[in-house]
Amino acid sequence: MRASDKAYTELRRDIVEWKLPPGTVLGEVEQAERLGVSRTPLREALARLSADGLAVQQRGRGAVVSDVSLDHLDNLFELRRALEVESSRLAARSEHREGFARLAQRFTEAADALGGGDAGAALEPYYRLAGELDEAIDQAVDNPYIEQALRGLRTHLARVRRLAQDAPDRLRASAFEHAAIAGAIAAGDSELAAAATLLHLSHSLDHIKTHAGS
Amino acid sequence: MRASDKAYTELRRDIVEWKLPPGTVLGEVEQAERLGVSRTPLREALARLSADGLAVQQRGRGAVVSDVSLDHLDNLFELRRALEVESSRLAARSEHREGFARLAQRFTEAADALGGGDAGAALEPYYRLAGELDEAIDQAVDNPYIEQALRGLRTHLARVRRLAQDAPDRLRASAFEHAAIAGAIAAGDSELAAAATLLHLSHSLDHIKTHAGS
DNA sequence: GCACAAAGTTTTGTATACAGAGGTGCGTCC
DNA sequence: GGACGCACCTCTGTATACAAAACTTTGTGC
Repeated sequence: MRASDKAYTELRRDIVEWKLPPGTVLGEVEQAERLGVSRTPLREALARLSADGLAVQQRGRGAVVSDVSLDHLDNLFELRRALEVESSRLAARSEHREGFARLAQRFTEAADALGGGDAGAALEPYYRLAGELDEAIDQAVDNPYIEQALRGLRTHLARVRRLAQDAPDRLRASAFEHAAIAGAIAAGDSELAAAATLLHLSHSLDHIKTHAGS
Repeated sequence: MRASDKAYTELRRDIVEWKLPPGTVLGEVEQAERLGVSRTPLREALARLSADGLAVQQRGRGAVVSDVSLDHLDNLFELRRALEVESSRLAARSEHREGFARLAQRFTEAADALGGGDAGAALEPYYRLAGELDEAIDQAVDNPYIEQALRGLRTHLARVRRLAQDAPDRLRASAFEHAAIAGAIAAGDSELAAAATLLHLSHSLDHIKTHAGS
C-alpha cells in the first residue's frame, strides 16, 4: 500500500469517527510524524480529503477538519433525496433485481430481532444489512457517476450520524421502511420504490431532528 | 496563484476543451515541463483531476485522461435528472426567486433571436444566459452539497458536449424549455418546475443521441 | 520461429532540503 | 497605557534527489 493511501485512509477514518473533531488543524509535520509518512504523501492525502469535503484548506494556515453540525442536515438530506429516490427508481427498472426479495425478507427479520429481547445484539447485523442494501442498489443502478456522488454523500452521513443516537424503536421502524424499499425494487415497481425511499428519508430526518443534540 | 492551482486549472481546461483527448497519458515530467512547474505541485493537480473523474490513475503507468463517449450519456443524464429536477423543485420553493421572471423573459427573447436571421450571433449570448440560469438556481437552492455535485456533473457535461453539435432549431426549442423552467421557478410552482426540467432533459438527451457522431 | 526470462530503462513514489509567506510576540513610540 | 511596527519564528509551498516498481526490449533456449 502506498504511503499516501495509508495516510488518506487513516485520516479519513479518524475524521469520520470523530477522533479528529471538526476544527482540528491538520499540521503537515505533526500528522506526517503521527502517521509515519513524509510530508509529500501526506499533502496528497490532505488534497484528497479536501476534495471529499472532509477538510478545508485555509490559505497559509494549512488544512482544518471541516465543520459539521445539525445546520447541514437539511442540505445533506436534500441531496440524499435527489440521489437516493432516483437510485431506487432506477434500481427497480434494472435487470439485476434477483437479490432484493431476499433482502426485503432479511429486513423484516431484522425488524423482528430489533423488537425482541436482545435488541443490542441485533444492532450490528442491521447496520451491515443496510450497507448490503446500499451495495445492491449501487450494483443495480450500475452508474459510476451516481455511485461516486452517493459515495461522497454517505461519507458525510456517516460523520453526521454521530450527532444523533439511534433509538431502538426508530431502528425497528427503519428496518420495515428498508424492507418496503427492497420489496418495491424486487417487484420492479419504480414509483413505489421512489415513494418508499422518500418516506424513509422523511422519517429518518424527522427522527434525527427531534432526538438530536441531547 | 499557487503552482499546483495553475497546473490544475490549465490541465483541466485542456482536458475539457479536448486539447488533451481521452486516453492521453499524462507523464509527470512531461506535463511538469510543459506547464513550467515542478513534479510535486503537478502530482497534486493530477490527484485533484482524478477526484474530479477527468483522469484515472493507472497502476505504474501514471495518469491518463479518462475516457468519454456516448456510452456514458445515459449514465450522465441519469445523474443529471436526479440533481437538476430536485434542484428546480427546491429553487421554486426558495425565498430568493426575484431574478427568475426576468430570466424567463430573456430566454424567450433569446429563442426569438435564435430563430431570426443572424442565429450565429445569438449563439454565444444564449450559452451565457444558460450559465446564468444555472448560477441563479445554485443561489436559490443554497445547498453546498448539491452545488458540489452539480459542479462535477457540469464538468463532464461540458466535455461530452463536444460529441454533439448544436443544431439551431434545437437551440431555439431549448431556449423555450429554459424559459418554461425559469417561469415555473418564478411562479413558485415546484412540481411544474420539476416537470419542465424533466422535459428539457429528455428532449436534450434525445437530440444528442439522434444527432451525434456525424 | 516462438516463448520465456533477465536486464536495462523509464516512470512513479517518497523523502528531504530550501525558500517564501504569514502569524505572533515583543518593544517602542505616541 | 494602548497601539502600531518590526523582527523572529513557524508553517506551508516548491524543487530536487533518491529509491523502488513496472514495462519494454533483447537475448537465449527449446
